[in-house]
Amino acid sequence: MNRRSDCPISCALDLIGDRWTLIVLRDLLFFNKTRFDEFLESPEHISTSVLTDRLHKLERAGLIEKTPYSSHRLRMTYSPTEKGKTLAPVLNEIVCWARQNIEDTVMYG
Amino acid sequence: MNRRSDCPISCALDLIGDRWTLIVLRDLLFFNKTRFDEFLESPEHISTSVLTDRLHKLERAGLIEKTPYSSHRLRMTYSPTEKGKTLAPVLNEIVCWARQNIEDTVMYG
DNA sequence: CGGGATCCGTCTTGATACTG
DNA sequence: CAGTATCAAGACGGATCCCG
Repeated sequence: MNRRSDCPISCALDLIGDRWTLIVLRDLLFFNKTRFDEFLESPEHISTSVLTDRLHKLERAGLIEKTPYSSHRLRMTYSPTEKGKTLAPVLNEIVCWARQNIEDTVMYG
Repeated sequence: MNRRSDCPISCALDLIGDRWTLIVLRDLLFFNKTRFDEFLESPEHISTSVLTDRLHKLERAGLIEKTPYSSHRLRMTYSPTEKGKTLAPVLNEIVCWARQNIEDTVMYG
């Protein structure tokens, strides 16, 4: 995805400006989810193809890293990098805003 | 667009989670742009159809309002409502994050 | 003529079925 | 369980059209 301009908002949106990326980061940062199927269980029902794509994108951007676990079968766990954790304040600000400006929102679960 | 869950992040993303909505709000809140053609001039080059769509969406959400100006011809100016202005902290947080985590970003212009 | 809506081809995103 | 392949649906960009 090519950068549209040098504006920080524009650059950030090139990376996180879609309907799913911040949902995945929410699950990583706030709910400590780590495995593929855990992300699939969230109430927004992300599809497998989108989840695969967003995990790759976040990995390439250096916001998350994946490490294999389990001895024989290939299983991955995903976790936020230090850089990924710096997005928490952005998420928090969005939560604050939504709570005050969108009716009937709760943190799910 | 139907709400995917009651999570505030998800709800917010249903409204502002795309590549253009926050660009328009940036122009409204930080650069005080008000007219259709002013938004078109931004370096990200939004197309007229997308701009029309986003302005309608933001108006329906109560984040901006349009008022006619000019005596005879029908011209509109767009301005953020009080509710729209409450998104400024979210934008600021994104700017902070991008400045520290994405290389070579400046506020354009 | 200038503001903005509509149409259409293309590219991107998403849902589902399926595989290692 | 963790993805990939396939195909459908939607978003985008640009041109054009329409109205005041």
